[in-house]
Amino acid sequence: MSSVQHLRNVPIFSDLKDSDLNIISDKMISRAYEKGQMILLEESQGETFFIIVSGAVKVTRLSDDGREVILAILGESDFFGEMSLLDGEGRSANIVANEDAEVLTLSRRDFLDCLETYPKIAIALLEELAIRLRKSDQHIESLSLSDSEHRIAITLIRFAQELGTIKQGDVKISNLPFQQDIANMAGTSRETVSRTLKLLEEKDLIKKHGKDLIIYKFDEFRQLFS
Amino acid sequence: MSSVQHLRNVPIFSDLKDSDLNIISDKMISRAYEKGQMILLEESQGETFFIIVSGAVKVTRLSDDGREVILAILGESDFFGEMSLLDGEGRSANIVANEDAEVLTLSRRDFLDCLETYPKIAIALLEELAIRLRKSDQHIESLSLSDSEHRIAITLIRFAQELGTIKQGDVKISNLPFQQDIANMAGTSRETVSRTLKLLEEKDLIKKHGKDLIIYKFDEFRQLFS
DNA sequence: TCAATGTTGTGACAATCATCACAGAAAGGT
DNA sequence: ACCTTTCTGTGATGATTGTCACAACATTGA
Repeated sequence: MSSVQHLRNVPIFSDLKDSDLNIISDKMISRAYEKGQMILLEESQGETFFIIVSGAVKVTRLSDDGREVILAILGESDFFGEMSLLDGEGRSANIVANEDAEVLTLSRRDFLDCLETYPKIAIALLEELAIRLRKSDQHIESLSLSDSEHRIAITLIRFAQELGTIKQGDVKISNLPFQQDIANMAGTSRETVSRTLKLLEEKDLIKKHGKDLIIYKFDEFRQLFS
Repeated sequence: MSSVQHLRNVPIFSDLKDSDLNIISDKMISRAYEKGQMILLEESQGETFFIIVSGAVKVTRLSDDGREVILAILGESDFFGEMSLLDGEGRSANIVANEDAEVLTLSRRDFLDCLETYPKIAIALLEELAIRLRKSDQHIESLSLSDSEHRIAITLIRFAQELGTIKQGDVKISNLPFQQDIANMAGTSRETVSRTLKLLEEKDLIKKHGKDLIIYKFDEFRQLFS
Protein backbone atom coordinates (compact mmCIF):
# COMPACT_ATOMS: atom_id res chain seq x y z
CA MET A 1 0.00 0.00 0.00
CA SER A 2 1.32 3.48 -0.82
CA SER A 3 1.79 5.93 2.00
CA VAL A 4 -1.02 8.10 0.62
CA GLN A 5 -3.39 5.21 1.04
CA HIS A 6 -2.21 4.74 4.61
CA LEU A 7 -2.83 8.38 5.34
CA ARG A 8 -6.36 8.07 4.06
CA ASN A 9 -7.08 5.52 6.79
CA VAL A 10 -5.90 7.85 9.51
CA PRO A 11 -8.92 9.69 10.90
CA ILE A 12 -7.26 13.06 11.13
CA PHE A 13 -6.29 13.03 7.46
CA SER A 14 -9.36 11.38 6.02
CA ASP A 15 -11.03 14.65 5.07
CA LEU A 16 -8.26 15.84 2.79
CA LYS A 17 -8.06 15.77 -1.00
CA ASP A 18 -5.59 13.45 -2.70
CA SER A 19 -3.47 16.36 -3.82
CA ASP A 20 -3.07 17.57 -0.25
CA LEU A 21 -2.35 14.07 1.01
CA ASN A 22 0.38 13.80 -1.57
CA ILE A 23 2.02 16.96 -0.32
CA ILE A 24 1.99 15.70 3.24
CA SER A 25 3.00 12.22 2.28
CA ASP A 26 6.09 13.58 0.55
CA LYS A 27 7.27 15.10 3.80
CA MET A 28 6.97 11.88 5.71
CA ILE A 29 9.79 9.47 6.32
CA SER A 30 9.24 5.77 6.81
CA ARG A 31 10.97 3.89 9.61
CA ALA A 32 10.90 0.38 10.98
CA TYR A 33 11.34 -0.86 14.54
CA GLU A 34 11.80 -4.35 15.91
CA LYS A 35 9.68 -5.82 18.64
CA GLY A 36 10.82 -4.55 21.99
CA GLN A 37 12.67 -1.57 20.59
CA MET A 38 12.18 1.80 22.28
CA ILE A 39 10.72 4.34 19.88
CA LEU A 40 10.39 7.34 22.16
CA LEU A 41 11.91 7.88 25.55
CA GLU A 42 10.13 9.67 28.35
CA GLU A 43 12.85 12.22 29.01
CA SER A 44 13.67 13.18 25.45
CA GLN A 45 12.20 16.17 23.68
CA GLY A 46 9.32 15.33 21.44
CA GLU A 47 10.13 16.47 17.97
CA THR A 48 8.33 14.04 15.80
CA PHE A 49 4.83 12.95 14.92
CA PHE A 50 4.31 9.23 14.16
CA ILE A 51 1.70 7.25 12.27
CA ILE A 52 1.65 3.48 12.56
CA VAL A 53 1.59 1.72 9.21
CA SER A 54 1.81 -1.81 10.57
CA GLY A 55 2.47 -3.52 13.87
CA ALA A 56 1.64 -2.21 17.32
CA VAL A 57 3.22 -0.09 20.02
CA LYS A 58 2.57 0.36 23.71
CA VAL A 59 2.38 3.70 25.47
CA THR A 60 3.85 3.39 28.95
CA ARG A 61 5.01 5.28 31.97
CA LEU A 62 7.66 3.96 34.31
CA SER A 63 7.86 4.59 38.02
CA ASP A 64 11.14 5.27 39.77
CA ASP A 65 11.40 1.68 40.89
CA GLY A 66 10.90 0.40 37.39
CA ARG A 67 7.30 -0.73 37.43
CA GLU A 68 5.43 -0.08 34.21
CA VAL A 69 1.97 1.32 33.60
CA ILE A 70 0.55 0.77 30.16
CA LEU A 71 -1.66 3.65 29.13
CA ALA A 72 -2.65 2.29 25.76
CA ILE A 73 -1.74 -0.11 23.03
CA LEU A 74 -1.91 1.44 19.57
CA GLY A 75 -2.18 -0.34 16.25
CA GLU A 76 -2.42 0.30 12.52
CA SER A 77 -3.51 3.84 11.57
CA ASP A 78 -3.16 5.11 15.10
CA PHE A 79 -0.78 7.99 15.69
CA PHE A 80 1.30 9.30 18.56
CA GLY A 81 3.88 11.92 19.46
CA GLU A 82 1.47 14.81 19.05
CA MET A 83 1.25 15.77 22.70
CA SER A 84 4.63 17.33 23.25
CA LEU A 85 4.45 18.92 19.81
CA LEU A 86 1.30 20.66 20.90
CA ASP A 87 2.11 21.89 24.36
CA GLY A 88 5.87 22.08 24.12
CA GLU A 89 6.41 20.03 27.26
CA GLY A 90 8.78 17.12 27.28
CA ARG A 91 7.49 13.68 26.48
CA SER A 92 5.13 12.30 29.06
CA ALA A 93 5.32 8.66 28.10
CA ASN A 94 7.54 6.05 26.56
CA ILE A 95 6.67 4.29 23.36
CA VAL A 96 7.90 0.76 22.77
CA ALA A 97 7.32 -1.45 19.75
CA ASN A 98 5.07 -4.24 20.97
CA GLU A 99 5.55 -6.12 17.71
CA ASP A 100 7.71 -5.34 14.71
CA ALA A 101 6.36 -2.00 13.56
CA GLU A 102 6.55 0.26 10.55
CA VAL A 103 5.80 3.94 10.95
CA LEU A 104 5.66 7.18 9.01
CA THR A 105 7.12 10.23 10.69
CA LEU A 106 6.61 13.94 10.28
CA SER A 107 8.86 16.61 11.75
CA ARG A 108 7.63 19.09 14.32
CA ARG A 109 7.84 21.92 11.83
CA ASP A 110 5.91 20.11 9.11
CA PHE A 111 3.30 18.91 11.57
CA LEU A 112 2.59 22.37 12.92
CA ASP A 113 2.53 23.76 9.38
CA CYS A 114 -0.09 21.17 8.51
CA LEU A 115 -2.25 22.32 11.37
CA GLU A 116 -2.10 25.91 10.18
CA THR A 117 -2.54 25.14 6.52
CA TYR A 118 -5.38 22.67 6.96
CA PRO A 119 -7.71 23.77 9.74
CA LYS A 120 -9.66 20.60 9.11
CA ILE A 121 -6.75 18.62 10.45
CA ALA A 122 -6.73 20.67 13.61
CA ILE A 123 -10.42 20.07 14.12
CA ALA A 124 -10.13 16.36 13.41
CA LEU A 125 -7.25 16.21 15.86
CA LEU A 126 -9.35 17.95 18.48
CA GLU A 127 -11.94 15.29 17.96
CA GLU A 128 -9.40 12.54 18.40
CA LEU A 129 -7.97 14.06 21.57
CA ALA A 130 -11.49 14.40 22.94
CA ILE A 131 -12.00 10.69 22.34
CA ARG A 132 -8.74 9.87 24.07
CA LEU A 133 -9.65 12.03 27.04
CA ARG A 134 -12.92 10.21 27.28
CA LYS A 135 -11.11 6.89 27.36
CA SER A 136 -8.73 8.18 29.99
CA ASP A 137 -11.66 9.27 32.11
CA GLN A 138 -13.19 5.82 31.88
CA HIS A 139 -9.85 4.29 32.74
CA ILE A 140 -9.59 6.51 35.81
CA GLU A 141 -13.10 5.63 36.85
CA SER A 142 -12.44 1.94 36.59
CA LEU A 143 -9.19 2.16 38.52
CA SER A 144 -10.93 4.15 41.23
CA LEU A 145 -14.06 2.13 41.68
CA SER A 146 -13.68 -1.40 40.47
CA ASP A 147 -12.17 -4.50 41.95
CA SER A 148 -9.55 -6.40 40.02
CA GLU A 149 -12.00 -8.66 38.23
CA HIS A 150 -13.84 -5.67 36.79
CA ARG A 151 -10.66 -3.85 35.89
CA ILE A 152 -9.35 -6.86 34.04
CA ALA A 153 -12.64 -7.39 32.25
CA ILE A 154 -12.65 -3.74 31.23
CA THR A 155 -9.11 -4.11 29.94
CA LEU A 156 -10.24 -7.05 27.82
CA ILE A 157 -13.05 -4.90 26.49
CA ARG A 158 -10.55 -2.24 25.49
CA PHE A 159 -8.52 -4.81 23.62
CA ALA A 160 -11.61 -6.17 21.96
CA GLN A 161 -12.54 -2.71 20.75
CA GLU A 162 -9.07 -1.99 19.41
CA LEU A 163 -8.00 -5.34 18.06
CA GLY A 164 -11.01 -7.63 18.05
CA THR A 165 -13.05 -9.15 15.27
CA ILE A 166 -16.73 -9.89 15.76
CA LYS A 167 -18.33 -13.20 14.82
CA GLN A 168 -22.03 -13.59 15.53
CA GLY A 169 -21.97 -11.72 18.79
CA ASP A 170 -18.68 -13.13 20.05
CA VAL A 171 -15.44 -11.21 19.78
CA LYS A 172 -12.14 -12.84 19.02
CA ILE A 173 -8.97 -11.13 20.14
CA SER A 174 -6.03 -12.57 18.24
CA ASN A 175 -2.64 -12.18 19.75
CA LEU A 176 -3.78 -11.30 23.22
CA PRO A 177 -1.00 -9.40 25.01
CA PHE A 178 0.92 -11.11 27.79
CA GLN A 179 -0.64 -11.34 31.22
CA GLN A 180 2.01 -8.98 32.52
CA ASP A 181 0.92 -6.31 30.04
CA ILE A 182 -2.74 -6.83 30.86
CA ALA A 183 -1.83 -6.46 34.51
CA ASN A 184 0.05 -3.24 33.81
CA MET A 185 -2.97 -1.81 32.06
CA ALA A 186 -5.46 -2.98 34.64
CA GLY A 187 -3.37 -1.79 37.55
CA THR A 188 -3.08 -5.19 39.14
CA SER A 189 -0.59 -8.04 39.40
CA ARG A 190 0.26 -10.68 36.86
CA GLU A 191 -0.88 -13.47 39.14
CA THR A 192 -4.26 -11.86 39.66
CA VAL A 193 -4.71 -11.67 35.89
CA SER A 194 -3.95 -15.37 35.60
CA ARG A 195 -6.43 -16.28 38.31
CA THR A 196 -9.11 -13.93 36.99
CA LEU A 197 -8.91 -15.18 33.42
CA LYS A 198 -9.41 -18.68 34.77
CA LEU A 199 -12.38 -17.46 36.79
CA LEU A 200 -13.98 -15.77 33.78
CA GLU A 201 -13.45 -18.93 31.77
CA GLU A 202 -15.12 -21.03 34.49
CA LYS A 203 -18.07 -18.67 34.31
CA ASP A 204 -18.21 -19.34 30.54
CA LEU A 205 -17.73 -15.68 29.75
CA ILE A 206 -14.50 -16.12 27.82
CA LYS A 207 -12.48 -18.89 26.23
CA LYS A 208 -8.74 -19.09 25.69
CA HIS A 209 -7.26 -20.75 22.59
CA GLY A 210 -3.53 -20.42 22.73
CA LYS A 211 -2.72 -16.83 21.79
CA ASP A 212 -6.36 -16.08 21.02
CA LEU A 213 -9.16 -15.21 23.37
CA ILE A 214 -12.86 -15.21 22.67
CA ILE A 215 -15.32 -13.13 24.62
CA TYR A 216 -18.73 -14.73 24.42
CA LYS A 217 -21.74 -12.50 23.83
CA PHE A 218 -19.71 -9.34 23.81
CA ASP A 219 -22.64 -7.01 24.42
CA GLU A 220 -23.72 -8.88 27.52
CA PHE A 221 -20.14 -9.05 28.70
CA ARG A 222 -19.81 -5.30 28.36
CA GLN A 223 -23.10 -4.81 30.13
CA LEU A 224 -21.93 -6.99 32.97
CA PHE A 225 -18.82 -4.97 33.67
CA SER A 226 -20.09 -1.65 32.30
CA MET B 1 -14.93 42.91 35.37
CA SER B 2 -16.42 42.89 31.87
CA SER B 3 -16.81 39.61 30.09
CA VAL B 4 -14.17 40.62 27.57
CA GLN B 5 -11.66 40.89 30.36
CA HIS B 6 -12.64 37.47 31.61
CA LEU B 7 -12.15 36.01 28.18
CA ARG B 8 -8.68 37.48 28.04
CA ASN B 9 -7.72 35.37 31.06
CA VAL B 10 -8.84 32.17 29.40
CA PRO B 11 -5.82 30.57 27.75
CA ILE B 12 -7.58 29.58 24.56
CA PHE B 13 -8.74 33.13 23.89
CA SER B 14 -5.70 35.02 25.06
CA ASP B 15 -4.19 35.35 21.58
CA LEU B 16 -7.12 37.22 20.09
CA LYS B 17 -7.51 40.92 19.38
CA ASP B 18 -9.97 42.95 21.44
CA SER B 19 -12.25 43.38 18.47
CA ASP B 20 -12.52 39.61 18.03
CA LEU B 21 -13.05 39.08 21.73
CA ASN B 22 -15.90 41.53 21.61
CA ILE B 23 -17.59 39.60 18.85
CA ILE B 24 -17.33 36.38 20.80
CA SER B 25 -18.26 37.99 24.05
CA ASP B 26 -21.50 39.27 22.53
CA LYS B 27 -22.54 35.72 21.76
CA MET B 28 -22.03 34.52 25.29
CA ILE B 29 -24.71 34.30 27.91
CA SER B 30 -24.00 34.61 31.59
CA ARG B 31 -25.50 32.18 34.09
CA ALA B 32 -25.25 31.56 37.79
CA TYR B 33 -25.44 28.32 39.75
CA GLU B 34 -25.70 27.67 43.46
CA LYS B 35 -23.39 25.39 45.36
CA GLY B 36 -24.43 21.80 44.85
CA GLN B 37 -26.46 22.48 41.74
CA MET B 38 -26.01 20.15 38.78
CA ILE B 39 -24.77 22.05 35.73
CA LEU B 40 -24.42 19.21 33.25
CA LEU B 41 -25.79 15.73 33.47
CA GLU B 42 -23.94 12.69 32.21
CA GLU B 43 -26.73 11.39 30.02
CA SER B 44 -27.75 14.62 28.35
CA GLN B 45 -26.49 15.81 25.00
CA GLY B 46 -23.71 18.33 25.23
CA GLU B 47 -24.75 21.45 23.45
CA THR B 48 -22.96 24.17 25.30
CA PHE B 49 -19.47 25.39 26.02
CA PHE B 50 -18.85 26.92 29.47
CA ILE B 51 -16.26 29.27 30.90
CA ILE B 52 -16.05 29.77 34.64
CA VAL B 53 -16.08 33.41 35.68
CA SER B 54 -16.10 32.80 39.42
CA GLY B 55 -16.52 29.89 41.78
CA ALA B 56 -15.58 26.27 41.17
CA VAL B 57 -17.11 23.13 39.74
CA LYS B 58 -16.29 19.47 40.02
CA VAL B 59 -16.15 17.07 37.11
CA THR B 60 -17.43 13.67 38.18
CA ARG B 61 -18.50 10.27 37.02
CA LEU B 62 -20.96 8.14 38.92
CA SER B 63 -20.99 4.37 39.07
CA ASP B 64 -24.18 2.35 38.94
CA ASP B 65 -24.22 1.96 42.70
CA GLY B 66 -23.88 5.69 43.19
CA ARG B 67 -20.26 6.06 44.12
CA GLU B 68 -18.60 9.17 42.74
CA VAL B 69 -15.23 9.61 41.06
CA ILE B 70 -13.96 13.16 40.84
CA LEU B 71 -11.93 13.65 37.70
CA ALA B 72 -11.04 17.27 38.30
CA ILE B 73 -12.00 20.41 40.13
CA LEU B 74 -12.06 23.47 37.90
CA GLY B 75 -11.90 27.10 38.96
CA GLU B 76 -11.86 30.61 37.56
CA SER B 77 -10.96 30.88 33.84
CA ASP B 78 -11.17 27.15 33.34
CA PHE B 79 -13.63 25.90 30.76
CA PHE B 80 -15.61 22.72 30.16
CA GLY B 81 -18.24 21.20 27.92
CA GLU B 82 -15.98 21.13 24.89
CA MET B 83 -15.61 17.37 24.68
CA SER B 84 -19.01 16.36 23.43
CA LEU B 85 -19.07 19.40 21.17
CA LEU B 86 -15.94 18.12 19.54
CA ASP B 87 -16.61 14.45 19.09
CA GLY B 88 -20.38 14.49 19.02
CA GLU B 89 -20.71 11.81 21.67
CA GLY B 90 -22.96 12.30 24.65
CA ARG B 91 -21.57 13.81 27.80
CA SER B 92 -19.02 11.68 29.55
CA ALA B 93 -19.13 13.34 32.94
CA ASN B 94 -21.33 15.31 35.29
CA ILE B 95 -20.54 18.83 36.29
CA VAL B 96 -21.68 20.08 39.69
CA ALA B 97 -21.16 23.52 41.21
CA ASN B 98 -18.75 22.98 44.07
CA GLU B 99 -19.30 26.54 45.26
CA ASP B 100 -21.64 29.22 43.99
CA ALA B 101 -20.49 29.72 40.45
CA GLU B 102 -20.92 32.19 37.62
CA VAL B 103 -20.29 31.07 34.06
CA LEU B 104 -20.37 32.31 30.49
CA THR B 105 -21.86 29.98 27.92
CA LEU B 106 -21.51 29.65 24.18
CA SER B 107 -23.80 27.58 21.98
CA ARG B 108 -22.52 24.61 20.02
CA ARG B 109 -22.97 26.45 16.75
CA ASP B 110 -21.11 29.56 17.89
CA PHE B 111 -18.34 27.51 19.45
CA LEU B 112 -17.70 25.51 16.30
CA ASP B 113 -17.88 28.70 14.22
CA CYS B 114 -15.20 30.19 16.44
CA LEU B 115 -12.94 27.24 15.79
CA GLU B 116 -13.30 27.66 12.05
CA THR B 117 -13.01 31.41 12.05
CA TYR B 118 -10.03 31.62 14.39
CA PRO B 119 -7.63 28.75 13.77
CA LYS B 120 -5.60 30.10 16.66
CA ILE B 121 -8.35 29.08 19.01
CA ALA B 122 -8.31 25.56 17.65
CA ILE B 123 -4.57 25.34 18.16
CA ALA B 124 -4.74 26.78 21.66
CA LEU B 125 -7.49 24.33 22.45
CA LEU B 126 -5.35 21.48 21.18
CA GLU B 127 -2.67 22.64 23.55
CA GLU B 128 -5.07 22.67 26.46
CA LEU B 129 -6.41 19.22 25.67
CA ALA B 130 -2.86 17.93 25.44
CA ILE B 131 -2.22 19.30 28.92
CA ARG B 132 -5.36 17.64 30.24
CA LEU B 133 -4.42 14.37 28.65
CA ARG B 134 -1.05 14.59 30.32
CA LYS B 135 -2.70 15.12 33.68
CA SER B 136 -5.00 12.19 33.07
CA ASP B 137 -2.03 10.01 32.29
CA GLN B 138 -0.37 11.00 35.54
CA HIS B 139 -3.59 10.33 37.38
CA ILE B 140 -3.78 6.86 35.84
CA GLU B 141 -0.19 6.19 36.73
CA SER B 142 -0.71 7.16 40.32
CA LEU B 143 -3.87 5.09 40.67
CA SER B 144 -2.07 2.10 39.19
CA LEU B 145 1.17 2.21 41.07
CA SER B 146 0.88 4.11 44.29
CA ASP B 147 -0.41 3.24 47.70
CA SER B 148 -3.05 5.39 49.30
CA GLU B 149 -0.60 7.71 51.03
CA HIS B 150 1.02 8.61 47.71
CA ARG B 151 -2.28 8.97 45.93
CA ILE B 152 -3.56 11.33 48.57
CA ALA B 153 -0.33 13.34 48.56
CA ILE B 154 -0.54 13.61 44.78
CA THR B 155 -4.12 14.79 45.08
CA LEU B 156 -2.98 17.50 47.48
CA ILE B 157 -0.33 18.50 44.96
CA ARG B 158 -2.99 18.82 42.28
CA PHE B 159 -5.01 21.09 44.54
CA ALA B 160 -1.95 23.13 45.37
CA GLN B 161 -1.22 23.65 41.69
CA GLU B 162 -4.79 24.67 40.91
CA LEU B 163 -5.79 26.61 43.97
CA GLY B 164 -2.69 27.22 46.06
CA THR B 165 -0.73 30.35 46.91
CA ILE B 166 3.00 30.17 47.54
CA LYS B 167 4.68 31.83 50.51
CA GLN B 168 8.43 31.37 50.85
CA GLY B 169 8.45 27.80 49.64
CA ASP B 170 5.31 26.70 51.44
CA VAL B 171 1.98 26.44 49.69
CA LYS B 172 -1.29 27.37 51.29
CA ILE B 173 -4.47 25.80 50.02
CA SER B 174 -7.43 27.81 51.19
CA ASN B 175 -10.77 26.12 51.29
CA LEU B 176 -9.48 22.60 51.06
CA PRO B 177 -12.24 20.37 49.70
CA PHE B 178 -13.92 17.89 52.02
CA GLN B 179 -12.19 14.64 52.83
CA GLN B 180 -14.89 12.79 50.94
CA ASP B 181 -14.02 14.73 47.77
CA ILE B 182 -10.32 14.17 48.25
CA ALA B 183 -11.06 10.48 48.67
CA ASN B 184 -13.11 10.44 45.48
CA MET B 185 -10.24 11.99 43.56
CA ALA B 186 -7.57 9.81 45.11
CA GLY B 187 -9.54 6.63 44.63
CA THR B 188 -9.62 5.74 48.30
CA SER B 189 -11.97 5.96 51.27
CA ARG B 190 -12.83 8.96 53.38
CA GLU B 191 -11.46 7.32 56.51
CA THR B 192 -8.13 6.63 54.85
CA VAL B 193 -7.88 10.29 53.89
CA SER B 194 -8.48 11.29 57.48
CA ARG B 195 -5.82 8.93 58.80
CA THR B 196 -3.32 9.85 56.09
CA LEU B 197 -3.65 13.60 56.61
CA LYS B 198 -2.92 13.00 60.27
CA LEU B 199 0.09 10.90 59.33
CA LEU B 200 1.45 13.58 57.01
CA GLU B 201 0.96 16.16 59.72
CA GLU B 202 2.85 13.99 62.21
CA LYS B 203 5.69 13.81 59.72
CA ASP B 204 5.65 17.65 59.62
CA LEU B 205 4.98 17.67 55.92
CA ILE B 206 1.68 19.50 56.13
CA LYS B 207 -0.31 21.52 58.63
CA LYS B 208 -4.05 21.93 58.93
CA HIS B 209 -5.61 25.23 60.01
CA GLY B 210 -9.36 24.84 59.90
CA LYS B 211 -10.38 25.05 56.27
CA ASP B 212 -6.81 25.80 55.17
CA LEU B 213 -3.94 23.45 54.63
CA ILE B 214 -0.27 24.29 54.31
CA ILE B 215 2.19 22.07 52.52
CA TYR B 216 5.66 22.75 53.87
CA LYS B 217 8.53 23.00 51.41
CA PHE B 218 6.37 22.31 48.42
CA ASP B 219 9.22 21.36 46.11
CA GLU B 220 10.54 18.74 48.48
CA PHE B 221 7.04 17.47 49.08
CA ARG B 222 6.53 17.04 45.37
CA GLN B 223 9.87 15.34 45.05
CA LEU B 224 8.95 12.96 47.84
CA PHE B 225 5.81 11.71 46.15
CA SER B 226 6.97 12.36 42.59
C1' DT C 1 -29.20 29.71 71.16
C1' DC C 2 -30.36 25.24 70.19
C1' DA C 3 -31.51 21.63 67.17
C1' DA C 4 -30.34 19.47 63.11
C1' DT C 5 -27.39 18.29 59.76
C1' DG C 6 -22.87 17.71 57.80
C1' DT C 7 -18.02 16.68 58.55
C1' DT C 8 -14.07 14.54 60.78
C1' DG C 9 -11.43 11.23 63.97
C1' DT C 10 -10.57 6.65 65.38
C1' DG C 11 -11.01 1.72 66.79
C1' DA C 12 -11.98 -3.10 65.32
C1' DC C 13 -12.43 -6.35 61.83
C1' DA C 14 -12.56 -8.64 57.39
C1' DA C 15 -11.58 -8.96 52.56
C1' DT C 16 -8.94 -8.21 48.74
C1' DC C 17 -4.94 -8.55 46.58
C1' DA C 18 0.26 -8.12 46.16
C1' DT C 19 4.10 -10.76 46.93
C1' DC C 20 6.97 -14.80 47.22
C1' DA C 21 7.97 -19.24 45.69
C1' DC C 22 8.22 -22.66 42.50
C1' DA C 23 6.52 -25.98 38.89
C1' DG C 24 4.93 -26.67 34.39
C1' DA C 25 4.25 -25.04 29.53
C1' DA C 26 5.49 -22.56 25.52
C1' DA C 27 8.53 -20.16 22.50
C1' DG C 28 12.90 -19.08 20.45
C1' DG C 29 17.59 -19.71 19.19
C1' DT C 30 21.51 -22.70 17.88
C1' DA D 1 16.28 -31.70 19.10
C1' DC D 2 17.89 -29.46 23.02
C1' DC D 3 18.77 -25.90 25.96
C1' DT D 4 17.43 -21.30 27.55
C1' DT D 5 14.40 -17.97 28.30
C1' DT D 6 9.95 -16.34 28.73
C1' DC D 7 5.40 -16.95 30.04
C1' DT D 8 1.67 -19.03 32.83
C1' DG D 9 -0.66 -21.51 36.86
C1' DT D 10 -1.29 -21.98 41.68
C1' DG D 11 -0.60 -22.36 46.79
C1' DA D 12 0.55 -19.90 51.11
C1' DT D 13 0.97 -15.70 53.61
C1' DG D 14 0.68 -11.06 55.22
C1' DA D 15 -0.15 -6.11 54.46
C1' DT D 16 -3.05 -2.64 53.01
C1' DT D 17 -7.07 -0.64 53.05
C1' DG D 18 -12.23 -0.68 52.80
C1' DT D 19 -16.18 -1.06 55.79
C1' DC D 20 -18.85 -0.54 59.91
C1' DA D 21 -19.75 1.80 64.06
C1' DC D 22 -19.90 5.63 66.79
C1' DA D 23 -18.19 9.83 69.13
C1' DA D 24 -16.58 14.51 68.70
C1' DC D 25 -16.67 18.58 66.36
C1' DA D 26 -18.35 22.23 63.04
C1' DT D 27 -21.76 24.65 60.44
C1' DT D 28 -26.29 26.13 59.27
C1' DG D 29 -30.75 27.82 59.83
C1' DA D 30 -34.83 28.69 62.54
